[in-house]
Amino acid sequence: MSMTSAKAEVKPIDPKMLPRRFNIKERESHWRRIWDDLGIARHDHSAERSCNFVIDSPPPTASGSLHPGHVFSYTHQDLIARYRRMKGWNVVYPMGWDDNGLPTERRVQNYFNVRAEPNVPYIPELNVDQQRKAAGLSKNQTLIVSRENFIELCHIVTAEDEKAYKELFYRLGFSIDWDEEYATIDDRCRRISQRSFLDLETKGHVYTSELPTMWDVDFQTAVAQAEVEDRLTPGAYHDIEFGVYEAIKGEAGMPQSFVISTTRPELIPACVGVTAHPDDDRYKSLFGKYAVTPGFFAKVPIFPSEKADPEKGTGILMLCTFGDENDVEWWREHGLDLRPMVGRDGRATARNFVEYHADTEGWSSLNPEQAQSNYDCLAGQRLKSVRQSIVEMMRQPANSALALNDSGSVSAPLQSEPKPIEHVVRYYEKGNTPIEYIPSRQWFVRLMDKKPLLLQKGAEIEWRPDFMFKRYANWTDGLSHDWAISRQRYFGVPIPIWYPLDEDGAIDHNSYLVATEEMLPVDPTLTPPPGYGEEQRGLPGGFVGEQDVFDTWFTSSMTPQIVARWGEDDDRMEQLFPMDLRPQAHEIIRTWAFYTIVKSVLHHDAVPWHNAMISGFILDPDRKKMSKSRGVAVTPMPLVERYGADAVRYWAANGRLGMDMAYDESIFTIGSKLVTKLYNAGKFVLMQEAEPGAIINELDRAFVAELSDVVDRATDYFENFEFAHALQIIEGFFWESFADNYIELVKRRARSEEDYAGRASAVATLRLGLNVLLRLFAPFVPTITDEVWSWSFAAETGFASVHQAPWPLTDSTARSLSQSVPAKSGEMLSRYELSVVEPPASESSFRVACRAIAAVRKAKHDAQIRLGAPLAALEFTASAGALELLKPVASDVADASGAFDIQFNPTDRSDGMYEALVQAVEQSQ
RNA sequence: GGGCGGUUAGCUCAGCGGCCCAGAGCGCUUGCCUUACAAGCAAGAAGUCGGAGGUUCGAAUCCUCCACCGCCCACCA
Repeated sequence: MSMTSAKAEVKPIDPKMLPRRFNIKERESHWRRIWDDLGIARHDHSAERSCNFVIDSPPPTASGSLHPGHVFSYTHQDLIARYRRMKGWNVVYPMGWDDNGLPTERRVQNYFNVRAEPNVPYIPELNVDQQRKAAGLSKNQTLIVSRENFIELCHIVTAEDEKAYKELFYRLGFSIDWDEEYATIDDRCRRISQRSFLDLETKGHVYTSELPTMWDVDFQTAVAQAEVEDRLTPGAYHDIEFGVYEAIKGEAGMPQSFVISTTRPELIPACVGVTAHPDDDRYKSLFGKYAVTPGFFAKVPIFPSEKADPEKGTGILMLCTFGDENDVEWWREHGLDLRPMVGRDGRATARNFVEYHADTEGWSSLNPEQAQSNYDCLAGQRLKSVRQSIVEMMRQPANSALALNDSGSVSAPLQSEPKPIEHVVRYYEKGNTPIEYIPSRQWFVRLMDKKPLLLQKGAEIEWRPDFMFKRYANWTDGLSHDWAISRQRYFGVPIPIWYPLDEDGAIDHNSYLVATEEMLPVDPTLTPPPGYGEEQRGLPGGFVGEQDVFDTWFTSSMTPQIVARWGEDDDRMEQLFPMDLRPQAHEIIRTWAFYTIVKSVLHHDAVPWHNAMISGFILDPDRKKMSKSRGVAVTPMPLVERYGADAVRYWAANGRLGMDMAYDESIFTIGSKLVTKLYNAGKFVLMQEAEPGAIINELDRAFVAELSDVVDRATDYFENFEFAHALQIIEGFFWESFADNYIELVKRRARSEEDYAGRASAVATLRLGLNVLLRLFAPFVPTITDEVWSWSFAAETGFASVHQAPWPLTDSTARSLSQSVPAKSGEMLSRYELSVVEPPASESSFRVACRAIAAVRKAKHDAQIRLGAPLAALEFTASAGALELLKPVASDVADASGAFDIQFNPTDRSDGMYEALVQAVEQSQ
């Protein structure tokens, strides 16, 4: 029989060689080294696509701070990676760093006191301090450097952060293939990012246009819809009187004025129209007429609009260039004038007012002198002080629109004191000043026409949990803008575009020049376009390079293509793309997941991955999202120091997919206890001195049947990425069935001097149980499982690490799984195959034994007999059927009870329960 | 205002393709240092399963409505 064909000798471990208590922290570094040496995380680069399981792991922002949320979701990935590896998949688990973007830019600026600007020459091997001296700058003065140099400095700074992340990930035992490390600012990523643009341009998916764009005045850059968030902000309604032009001119039967209510009085100079609801009787007579603005005396049209809400404010409102998104639409629909007063820096720009004539556009006024003198006080001011100044102006009767008509005295335009309110205002997610809509030239990816396609492709992905698809669909459905991809920042991946200059030196934006594939990565501010020489830069008839960089999501949306070397290694692309799994958190479905899908659909007409696994958040104990800004975030490394990596992983593995989890430190303690228990149970099992033999006893076979069932269920859960459920049943079985019951039931038989066959069966079953449980636990608590595995199983099975051993398989899981991947060879494991064990005579034997022994414990407790005390007599009362079921395992129950034999007392009870009657051995004096 | 989750023992959470007296861990009570484990073992107390209706022989589980908590989106005069 195959049971005896193990190739390595089975020797009991010597308990004295093991410390009484397991110090996981000391052993962690040992096992991390072993894993490195064994290369457990490396993958076979030549494997067929069908054998690969490719994970599109999220590159963390290298300048962010570590957070329990990182540990949480990255552990989830590793659980799947380790499971799949044991299942025989060639797991490709790369890691990258996202160092594009504002956080890094700010860090580098502060750290070196430098700023990047375009058209600054690149200095090889730049030494910032020396260069500052050479430029005659003091320590406190900012050194201007080229973008290339800035990128180099960025590498220096992010290297530190990456080290901290890497240290933590390594410590936690994440089986990342570090050979696949990348950074979104490295040459390859910039190349692929720019290649993406080239491809989109060729396919006609990108365009450049000068449009009112959402703009952050502090960072002075365009921002995309996905980067904008709403915040409740204090503001105030200002009721301000506008004049009616026709009435002022003397037309009869016309109201002299009306009152608008605005939260943005600072934009009165930029007012280009007035509107009210078409059915609003209060204002019907004004439609088609003109209004006159107070203070600046602009003549602007009054028109009806369905979008005006009669209930809001006074029901009639002013439109400006541009107060909000509605203003943009009204401006477009009604062909209104453009009076942009807000500059890119958030200050009022200087303007010249001209006398109004029938066909003047822009900054015309019915009283240009007064308008100009009022406006001159505002130019150069930030909007906040512009508001104050204008409110003051509105207190002066002389600024009333009605003052144009000098018939009698007029009152101030401001009708009453401002009424404070809280209202919702748009902000750039990283900014502190509200978004402005500023006309500027930007690059866009056309998305508005692709909603149905994106929804259809999104539905092809298996979202886990499935309701997360709705978040994606919701966002896609609600898109209202094309994707603005250009950013007016210095640090990032440059847009590989140049613009020709005409004979007058004017930029021709429409005949832009695109980089060629061979040039990538390219910085158009340093390299001339094809067909031009660098000496033509900036000259009439020459060219200028695009100065903008891409939105960081433009690059990080390419992680699958970056890992698969799109456009650079077709074989690799074939092997790795589309990927199998995208693990991420739900907060970035609308950004990272969305944009990655966009890119994949536009470039390859394919989904980027087949599965999206969405982890939840870590919440504070008070159920708010834990964040550093709220001052309550815990740094992960001390947790690892304190509880050990396995315990921290255990904590993370408890979080079900998509479910937010309140931060609860007691879970770490439970993880530590599990580690200790595995250590002790392993020690006990492997200390048994008897030779293992054939598994023949009913109890043993019944236990193996139960174990097989657990393997089936855990496997099923893992196949559906539900690692938390898998852990739950594995842990429950280990603790209750294996440690507390099975071990107790066979403890004596395993050392029996009479029943040699039973002893061999018990020892074999104990070893089988431990072996299988170690493999089931391996993804969760990789350190302790490998430690225990190493004591005996490593040599015996030939698998040096449990992480290289195959996932335990039963007949039914082998049948039910549809994967094409062959199970790992189990030759060396024949002793530990579940399928070689004969099924028990009765499926319930193990549970019957457990129930019986529980009845004995209760009886002993009630009779105040010590649990370990021997019994003079033991009698079970139960139904005849239940007693029949008990008989095949009665000797083990008797052994565990400390009784020599068992009396059976049948009754007519029908609940299958056992009642034990115990009699203590007489105490000898 | 729209969408999506959640609401089960003091705490953290399972169970939710209907019937198994409603489960686990922590905490609590009681008893045990039983040669794997006191970071352990055993026994125990503890819940009107958010509320109200409905479907059904039967609902924590399915349907409707409501309440509260959280997230996403919209609202921005």
